[in-house]
Amino acid sequence: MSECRSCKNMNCLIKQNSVNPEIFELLENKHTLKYKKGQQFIIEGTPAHGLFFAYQGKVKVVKMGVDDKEQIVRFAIDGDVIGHRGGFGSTSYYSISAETLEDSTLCYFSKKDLKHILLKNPRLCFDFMLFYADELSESETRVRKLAQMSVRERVIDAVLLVDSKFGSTDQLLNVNLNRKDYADYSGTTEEQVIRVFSKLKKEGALNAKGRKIGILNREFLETEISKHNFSLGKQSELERL
Amino acid sequence: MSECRSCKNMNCLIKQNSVNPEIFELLENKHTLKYKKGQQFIIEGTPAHGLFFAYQGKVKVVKMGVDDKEQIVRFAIDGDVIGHRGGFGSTSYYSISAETLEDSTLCYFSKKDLKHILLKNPRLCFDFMLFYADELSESETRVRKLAQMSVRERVIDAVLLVDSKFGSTDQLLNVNLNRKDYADYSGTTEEQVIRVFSKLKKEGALNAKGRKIGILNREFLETEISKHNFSLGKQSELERL
DNA sequence: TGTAAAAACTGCTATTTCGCAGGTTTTATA
DNA sequence: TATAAAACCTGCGAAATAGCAGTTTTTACA
Repeated sequence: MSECRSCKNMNCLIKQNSVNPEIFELLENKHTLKYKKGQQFIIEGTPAHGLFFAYQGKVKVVKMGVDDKEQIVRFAIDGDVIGHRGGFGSTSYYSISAETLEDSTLCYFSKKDLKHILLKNPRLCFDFMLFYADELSESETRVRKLAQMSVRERVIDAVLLVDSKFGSTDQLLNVNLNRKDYADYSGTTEEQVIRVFSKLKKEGALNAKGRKIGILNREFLETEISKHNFSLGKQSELERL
Repeated sequence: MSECRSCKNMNCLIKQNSVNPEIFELLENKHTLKYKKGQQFIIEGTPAHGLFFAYQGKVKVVKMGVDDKEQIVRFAIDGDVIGHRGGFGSTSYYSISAETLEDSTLCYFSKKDLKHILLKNPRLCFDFMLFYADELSESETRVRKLAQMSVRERVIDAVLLVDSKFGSTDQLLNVNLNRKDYADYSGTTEEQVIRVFSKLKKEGALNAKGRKIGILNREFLETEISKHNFSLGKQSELERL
């Protein structure tokens, strides 16, 4: 409850609004949970009673597919919301599964409590709305990219996303993902990811020894997919008018 | 302004809340606009000052792609919101373009007015949040489908979606879409759509003479893609426990 | 309703993506 | 650190998808 005050996750929607006395009631009913690496803490299709915020850790959010394929929908780090689709909306079942990528600590709020507070607190509710709107935007961009990019482009896009989400230290990505994870994010197979990685190694753009993966030439990778990222360029062009 | 009271679009977020006196102020500043078939009324990348509600008509919402490819993100009919991503969120540019599929009448609200009302009206704000949450869910399902379905499956999925969105009369879909539109929705090419349609005609599942497209055997089409729609089945299974 | 333009169609070939099989390397853990 | 399991890698053939070119049909609208 009180630890929200000392929390450093400034991107957390609750933290941002935690100075507001109206939500103290919500914070009282918060649960803090610790999970080991590789633990599945949300299972798709099960009844949803609440949602999670990552306090500290790394998480992958997936949707089940046919056979053993699964689709990684997003990654979550400190401050991110997880299971928000089950929190509200028309269904009361989780539409995704979530699994820790390393030992993680999560905050849990029941959707009953949360709904109660949101209806009393327009500012918090508005922030939640903006959050969903931004998530929607990202998801729609992914729809376009999956539909229009080649396998090579999608894999490169995935590597750059992982870098921007988790960051790199000493030219090594700060997260432990295997080739299947990259495939499940990119919408392709493990073998294809391996082939793209191999080629990128030969091209001097990537460093990949087992799970130790590092970006050697970011500019090259960005150029490879630049034709699909025109919207930013277009906007700044218009901005100048 | 007052016409909201006589409007029949019960799925419209504004209509649903229009009995609330607090939002009368918003309704006063509403603009009603008429567009001819094929008119582009939102252009991706331009500054966003507000959002639209379809009062009466049919609309396609697209994201620009490479070359002349574009991605149809969704369709909109009476009561649906359009341009909601530009309405709020972190960017103030429209992230999509929107074009009428037939003569249409739209309601327009400035985001300034809307934000003002939302921050005063938690119930309306909460409804907007739920709307975005549901849109996000659909978008994430599309991410999975684009990543995991074959071309044939995606085209069938598109036909079934168009049917559920626009409906059919006398076994003909109530909307005028060409093969390229189906391709832009399914993430494939015009030729592939034509080939899938040809095959489905031979299989007796589809009727397609030019733009007159009709579903002859819905069950067959649904079975063809059923393995990707397990979540509903899974859920009702769990519900029984 | 006639006519030009757009859309739909088909066969063929090229390209991309996939899946399997079998060997090698890395990783987890006792 | 030894060892088994998991993950990674590569080549090859198969399958799926895409692109082109030429023809036919449909549609828009003067």
